[in-house]
Amino acid sequence: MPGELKTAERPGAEVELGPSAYMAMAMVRDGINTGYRIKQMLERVASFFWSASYGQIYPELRKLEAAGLLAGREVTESGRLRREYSLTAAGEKRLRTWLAEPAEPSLWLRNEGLLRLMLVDWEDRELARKNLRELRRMSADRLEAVGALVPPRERGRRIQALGVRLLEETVRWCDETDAALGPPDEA
Amino acid sequence: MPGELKTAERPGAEVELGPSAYMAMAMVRDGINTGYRIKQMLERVASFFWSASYGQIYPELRKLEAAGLLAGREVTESGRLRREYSLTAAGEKRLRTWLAEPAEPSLWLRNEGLLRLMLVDWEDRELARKNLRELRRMSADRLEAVGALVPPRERGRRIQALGVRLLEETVRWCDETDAALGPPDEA
DNA sequence: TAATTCATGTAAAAGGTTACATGATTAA
DNA sequence: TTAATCATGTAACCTTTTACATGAATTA
Repeated sequence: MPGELKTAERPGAEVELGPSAYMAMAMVRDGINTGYRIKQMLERVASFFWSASYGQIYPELRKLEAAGLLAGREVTESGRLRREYSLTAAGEKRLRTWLAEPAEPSLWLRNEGLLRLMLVDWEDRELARKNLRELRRMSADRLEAVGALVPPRERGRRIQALGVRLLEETVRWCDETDAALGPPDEA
Repeated sequence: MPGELKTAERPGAEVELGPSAYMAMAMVRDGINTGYRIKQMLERVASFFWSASYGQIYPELRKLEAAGLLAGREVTESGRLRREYSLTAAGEKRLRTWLAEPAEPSLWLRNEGLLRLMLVDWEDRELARKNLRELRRMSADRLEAVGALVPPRERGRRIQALGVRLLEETVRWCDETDAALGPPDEA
């Protein structure tokens, strides 16, 4: 149809939201109410299963505000300007619905370290080992970061525990695989 | 500079390649030499750490061919037309370099199931449980698929083992968390 | 005084998916 | 005959990143 309007253009109609939008709303609901703080929080507690850049977060918050799901206001504290958001009733409703609907959650993984490891010729032991150690290093770094957290609530501690386990398992696998690769070419 | 040419426009110059391009080249090197087969292979063996759609793979192969890194030819077998690729000397060189360079490998994770779980209010036990079970179901499905593989080479078996372990760990965590959530609200 | 942190944002580009279109072959 | 598998591709769209720009406050 030529005169058809997209959802976003139909005034008053619901805007379509992706997981990142709901993430932002839930963060705001929990008191993490600025773009900057949302980013910090993600980096700290969610790095092993979620991420977002400022370039995504800030426009997302603005969009949510324009849609009436978040309310933003400017706050100046000790000379510092920031934009604080709160969840509107409409936003809360929207968020609750999404959290309750049993839609198939997307799973989207890209681990370049593992990809490399799959692609290298393992006959070339030293090359395989090099890529393996890089993967180990990255996993160990992440493990350290995730393990250092002290989440205030049970929920956070549980999720942290999963991250720790998955990362530990990866590090262990790297070590075992390294050992299985045999001694260095010239020992 | 106004008259400056981008890398891709400078004739004979190297095209910039992302991990997906190297993935394709390595697959072709290993005899997985059509777009269709690359996709199948990824789905089967790499689903827990890598994925790509046809909409990405086919143009990527064409691009690589145009850059002289892959050579493609049309093959008709029992009436079926397909495009088979082989790795050129230039492609092999490029791939080897990438595999050997110690660039920080990217890590890109988005597990919506876990995100939901982080965002739901755990006070609402039933809602938390619902999301938890959905995550468990997805992980168990994937575990089954990955576990069913019988990779021909040691390399593949090793990587499979990692997938199995990570997925098993996730399923176990789901069960433990479910139990920790306590008995159903009305038992 | 210099570097880091707090804080927000934009524009352009990259990277990727979805939906669609096509058509032959093979298995049920 | 119908459904599934094999097989390739495009166009529109969307999400997300990167790089940049700005500036005040705080810490070293």
